[in-house]
Amino acid sequence: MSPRRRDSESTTTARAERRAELLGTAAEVFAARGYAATTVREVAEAAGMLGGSLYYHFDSKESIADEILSSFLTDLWAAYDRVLDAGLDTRDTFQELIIESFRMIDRHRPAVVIYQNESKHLGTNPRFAYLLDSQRRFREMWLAVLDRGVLDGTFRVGLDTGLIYRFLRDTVWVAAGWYRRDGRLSADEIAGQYLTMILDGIQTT
Amino acid sequence: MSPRRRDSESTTTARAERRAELLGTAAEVFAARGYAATTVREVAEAAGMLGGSLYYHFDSKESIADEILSSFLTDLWAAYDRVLDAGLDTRDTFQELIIESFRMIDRHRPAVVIYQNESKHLGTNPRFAYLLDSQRRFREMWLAVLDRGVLDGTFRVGLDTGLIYRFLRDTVWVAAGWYRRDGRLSADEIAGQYLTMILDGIQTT
Amino acid sequence: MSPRRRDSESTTTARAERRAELLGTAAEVFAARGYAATTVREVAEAAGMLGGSLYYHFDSKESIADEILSSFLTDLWAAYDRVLDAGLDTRDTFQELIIESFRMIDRHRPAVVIYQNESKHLGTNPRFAYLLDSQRRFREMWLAVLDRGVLDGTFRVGLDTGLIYRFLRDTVWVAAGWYRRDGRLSADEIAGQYLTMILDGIQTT
Amino acid sequence: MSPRRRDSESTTTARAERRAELLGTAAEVFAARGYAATTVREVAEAAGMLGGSLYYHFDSKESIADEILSSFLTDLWAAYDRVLDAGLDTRDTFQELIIESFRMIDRHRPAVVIYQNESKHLGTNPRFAYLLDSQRRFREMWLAVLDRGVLDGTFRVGLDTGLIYRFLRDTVWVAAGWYRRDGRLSADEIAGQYLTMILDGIQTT
DNA sequence: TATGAATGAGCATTCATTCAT
DNA sequence: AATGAATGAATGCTCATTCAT
Repeated sequence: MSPRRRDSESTTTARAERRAELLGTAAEVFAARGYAATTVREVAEAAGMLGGSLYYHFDSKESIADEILSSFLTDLWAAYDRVLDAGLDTRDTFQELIIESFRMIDRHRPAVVIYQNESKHLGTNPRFAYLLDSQRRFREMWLAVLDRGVLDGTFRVGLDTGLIYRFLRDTVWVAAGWYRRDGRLSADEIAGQYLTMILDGIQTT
Repeated sequence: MSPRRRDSESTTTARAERRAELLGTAAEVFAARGYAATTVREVAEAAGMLGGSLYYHFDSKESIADEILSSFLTDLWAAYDRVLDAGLDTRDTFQELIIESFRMIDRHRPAVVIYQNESKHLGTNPRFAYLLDSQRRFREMWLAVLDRGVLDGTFRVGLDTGLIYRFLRDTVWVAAGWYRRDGRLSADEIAGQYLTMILDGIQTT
Repeated sequence: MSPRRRDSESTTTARAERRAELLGTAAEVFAARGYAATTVREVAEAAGMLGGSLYYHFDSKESIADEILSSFLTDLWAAYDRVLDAGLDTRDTFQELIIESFRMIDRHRPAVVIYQNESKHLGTNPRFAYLLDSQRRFREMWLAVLDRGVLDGTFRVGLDTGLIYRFLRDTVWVAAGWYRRDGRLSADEIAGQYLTMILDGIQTT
Repeated sequence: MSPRRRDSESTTTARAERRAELLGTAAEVFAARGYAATTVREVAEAAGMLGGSLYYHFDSKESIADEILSSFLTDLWAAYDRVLDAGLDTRDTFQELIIESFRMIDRHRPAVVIYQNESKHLGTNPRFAYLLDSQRRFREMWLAVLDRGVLDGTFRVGLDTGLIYRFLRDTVWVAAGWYRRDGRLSADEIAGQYLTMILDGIQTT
């Protein structure tokens, strides 16, 4: 009985590990080729199995994308919420949010690429409504920070925060397209350069 | 002058106009749904015809995308070259390139979206090799401007120009995703805000 | 009035001539590329017009093939009947039928090619039932000649006339595939060589 | 020997058998309806499956034809080469080549029909260039035999070997159009009748 | 007479998915 | 857990045909 239970335990763990492994592989492939352009066969092949075999682990291609994206977003908002709840001043909140964003790119690079490229398209599917919710929340968060910064004198008066928000949104995630873990700069260093550019400008003063 | 010639002319013109119209429609749909995810039937429907009818006007789905993208790039580089050949100083060159980029978004919005989203994928097709050439040229152009600016004191010393270039590239084009001709701000006004942000930063000094 | 009538007359004639011209062109193209593989556009283009324009002259692609084939068969059977009704002995009947066949190839080469290649396929269509009728008549004619020849001592006893008939049928028409009017040998010369081969064999005696 | 290997073997064999079965069916259908006129759905239906399912086994319609034709030609030339390398005199060489040809029709009837009907059209496709190569070799082989026969006195002087070759080529293969394995005459018997006709003529001497 | 634009059915092919083994 | 064979809907594309001009 006890060996049985242990088997069962280790099997459950092994299964979870296999799933995670497959999700990682799938995310990599979806990010590289695009979700729609990637065939289930390609994902399976990258995982060393045949097309049909993936269906033992997942219900559908869609549910693979679902798991990739939702686990990324869960992680992302946990990190953002930690920053927002820390009671920092506007400038530090801004900086920490940017830094956490680049750390997310470091930890979930393929998921971020998929999120960036496919949100608009997938969002029309009820199953992925949470993508649009997340984008709405993201917008509210940044607008709140920017608006607060204008009010409290952290940011320039006359700033079009709606516009700045859009640039922030795009620039932050788009970095997932070229970021490499083994690249010249760490995620934190990139965040630093980015913050300098955004906060102080690239021009000499 | 003879009626014959005029007939022929007007026919040729009508045909060219129809083509341009169809290309505009196709660009709109490709931009909205993604090139791969868009079916020829959808493009045709948006143009008020049936799938097969498009093939009277174009050889293939690919050739539609080709025409959209290559005419955009021709226009783009003509504008960039005008700026580069004008003998402006670094700061003005930088500003004018940014301004022209936003004007391009105004004139070729759907084409820019397609360029932004599909270049990587389409570029593997020899027919679209010019997309990669354009990206290479784009990179060289911006790096040259940024490096010159660092040398001549226009831009901060210590700037990672490789990194800044990436942010520039992405932010400029990504605006095509939300820009509306009838929006609150004109292309030139957006360029102005963008330049302030990039050059002077969003922080009070 | 009289000029009017003459116009009308000459128009009618011109029309008939145009039809014949178009049929000739179509036959040429069908023979070269195969009926099914030839598009109406290709036929039209070979005639110097656009696809749709052919439909002013003909009801359908099928009716073009119909006219080509039926006019060939009419001509063919007129010639065969002349031979059969001439009261010749078996050997001369045989020879004349072969000679007429090669003359038909000379006069209707493309039609013969189409007949040879497409009969089986087209024959399933009720409109082209006459093709199968013709083949039946053809078979009866040759079997009658061969059987009579065996009986009257013209041809070898022990000949499997059913088999010989098949070889005759195939070899005669198949020559349309390579015959050229401006070739080294005339139709009559080819018929002569063919007759020697069939009647006397190629072996020295 | 191990169960594993045997499993693998039997799977491989089963697969090869299924392929062969499907190729046979496809050949039958292509021969009956013509390659171009046959739809993939028709082939699939004849094999008891749906159109798309064929693509699990083959890359394309073209590759099905390719496999059918190339395996026939491989077999054909192996047989011809055996005859040519046997050091026979002209007459026996001639006879054996004819006999082998009819045996080929017996073994590869549908493939021969396809070869006969589609070579010209398919040959323009680089993938099927070997069809034209085969025809060239075939021509050289027969001309060599015929010319040698005229020189060594086996065949009549004054024979137009170019012409005779053409008749030979066509008559031999065209028999595939009507040959039935369960017919009145065996392939060897048909070859015998054919040889009598060609060598000695059908006329009494 | 002929053109040019469009139709709509049909084709080869792809691919997510199913399921017996 | 994974395989291999098959499904069936959808896709890009072709082509005979129509019809207003």
